[in-house]
Amino acid sequence: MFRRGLNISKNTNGFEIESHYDRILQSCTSLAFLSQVHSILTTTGIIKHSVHLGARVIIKYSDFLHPQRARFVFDATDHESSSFLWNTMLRAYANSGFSSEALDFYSLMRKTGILPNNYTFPFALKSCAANLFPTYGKLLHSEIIRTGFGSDVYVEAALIDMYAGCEFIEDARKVFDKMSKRDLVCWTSMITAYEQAERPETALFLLNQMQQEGFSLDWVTTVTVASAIGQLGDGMKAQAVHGYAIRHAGFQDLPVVNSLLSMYSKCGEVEKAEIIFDQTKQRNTITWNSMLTCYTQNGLASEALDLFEQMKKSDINPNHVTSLIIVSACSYLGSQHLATKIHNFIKINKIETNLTLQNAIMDMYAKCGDLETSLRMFQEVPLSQLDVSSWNTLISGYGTHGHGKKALEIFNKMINHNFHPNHVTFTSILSACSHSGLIEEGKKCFSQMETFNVTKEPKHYACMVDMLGRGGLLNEAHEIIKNMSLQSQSQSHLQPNDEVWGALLLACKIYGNATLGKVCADNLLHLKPQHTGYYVLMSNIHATSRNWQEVGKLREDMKTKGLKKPAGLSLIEFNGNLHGFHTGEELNSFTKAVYEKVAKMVVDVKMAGYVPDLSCVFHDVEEEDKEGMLEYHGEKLALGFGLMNVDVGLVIRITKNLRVCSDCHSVFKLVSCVYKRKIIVRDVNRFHHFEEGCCSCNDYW
DNA sequence: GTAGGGTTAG
Repeated sequence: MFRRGLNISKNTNGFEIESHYDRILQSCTSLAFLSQVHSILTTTGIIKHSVHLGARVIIKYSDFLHPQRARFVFDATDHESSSFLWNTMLRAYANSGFSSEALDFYSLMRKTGILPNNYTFPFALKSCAANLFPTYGKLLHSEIIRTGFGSDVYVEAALIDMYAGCEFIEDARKVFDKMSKRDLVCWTSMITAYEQAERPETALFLLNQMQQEGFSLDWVTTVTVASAIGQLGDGMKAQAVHGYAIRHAGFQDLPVVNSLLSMYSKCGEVEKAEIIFDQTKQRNTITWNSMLTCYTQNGLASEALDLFEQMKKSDINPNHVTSLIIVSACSYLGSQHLATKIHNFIKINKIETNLTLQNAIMDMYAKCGDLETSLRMFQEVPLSQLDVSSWNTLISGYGTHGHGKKALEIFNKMINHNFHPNHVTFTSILSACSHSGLIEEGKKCFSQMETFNVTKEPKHYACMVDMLGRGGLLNEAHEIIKNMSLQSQSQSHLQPNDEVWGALLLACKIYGNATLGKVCADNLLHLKPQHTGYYVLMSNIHATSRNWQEVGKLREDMKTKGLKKPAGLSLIEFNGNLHGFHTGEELNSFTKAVYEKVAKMVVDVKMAGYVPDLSCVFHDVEEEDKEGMLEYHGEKLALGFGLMNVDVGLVIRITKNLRVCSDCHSVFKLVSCVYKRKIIVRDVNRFHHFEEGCCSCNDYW
């Protein structure tokens, strides 16, 4: 039983024995070895009388996240005399995430009559925050004042963290302001509190004050500050922090590097994030995940998937967070082949699939056009294990595929099963109603929001405006916005935003209402002067009524502001690969055949009654030229490619990054009839299933 | 002999 090295000679004294085992315990790196040492200490009876070794074993077990075993040690050790062992046990619970056990243990400690001290409170407070237990935290706070530990800097820092963790940021600030002496950790705690509360400006303001008082940032402060700057999305400040980190030693470690990478990612500085990533040779999971997130969040989903392939070849294993990122990248691309591949990867590698990931996978299948698999996954989860997000995913899946009635059915089922709908549920169900033209049902859902105590947000109003607008009820839609304005006098968050006006503008485009369109555009250009989509929509309205002068003015305006129409990109899957087609794709040996196919396709659909819809063309050019330009839309090229390559009998699937234009929409309908092909297009808002000359959206999109 | 602040995903 005794291993070499654990053996000690018979004539060593008690102190030597203790320090001998202490050294062994300190260097212990595996749970198995720890258990062995523990059992020796127990059988020899050494641990029972050595408070010091008992504490050491307790801490070690909690390092391995086994506070239950630590508790056995505590119970078997002589702990009546002092609070030391109690504090150690409390620490074990608090630091290994067993916060409710920690609080129970604290109560036991008080009942036993052990007096808490300056070491006790930080651990107890930490567990309150982890438990979101502000009542208990406040109780502790008064106990701290009563016992006279209210001005211990460690206790005060823990109070700040506790209040901040319970989202009582003003109480945290009160503690901070009352402190007579503040160290760097307290400053950092308070700055972190604001950062976590998504108040980056206040966080940076406090940082400035901290520096004025003579403190400089250490690596922990830097990580927090990087995160705050990421929230702000301020590229200039980002560079300043990066420079600071480069100038200071000890800032090259992964936590700082990862936080800088993520900061640049949130500022949209993909290239700078790439430089950091490439320079970092020793990457951990967070490094990889941050870079993957950077690509995904900045609209570079293909790059994210390429990087994921590299990650699989590296020595770092993808985890459930990686999976979540990749699943979202795939959802963005809309590739069914990839969806299956990624899901298989998750299954084969036995990646821990919590409900969040499960829901994301369901959502991915729905967004890749495979509603059946999404539904099957939903049905496989026992009812008791579903959450609101699971239901939301399903409702939104049916909604985007144009099955509004089915979405309503699921919505009602969810309520009958006593799930409480949230703001996402209502966004999903309202937009489902909108996509299917279910105006009355939509209005009913909108009024139900109060019943379920869900606050109406601008996005919900936007859904209503969209629904009414698409249904041709432009005035009623406009009334909704006016109503919002009235309400916003008392509820400032209800100020009509760009989403609301944008929805009405779109309706004006569909119904050719230039007068109301102008009202929308004026508001939009004021609210979002950099958003090109609104310029394009408004100029389309003017183009429809052949008001080329206004079209010209808008184009001039965009030019002065340096704005460009976003590039349309259509993706089509073939042989497991994605092919991208931009609008106005360059002519080369590969695209030549595609162009020819599209030209032939246009001739064929003209025979079936196609008349080009010239309002979709931005410029004032000769009618014939305009017709020529329409052929170059990315989705038409992708369709041409699909007709050439995808086997007859198989569905042609295309994903587009913008809304599909009305001209392409009519071409797709006719192609589905003339060529007898099923085509599924996912645009930025919804799915279009084209078959036998009709689209599942009933031209309602 | 015991303590405190941090990064990724949604």
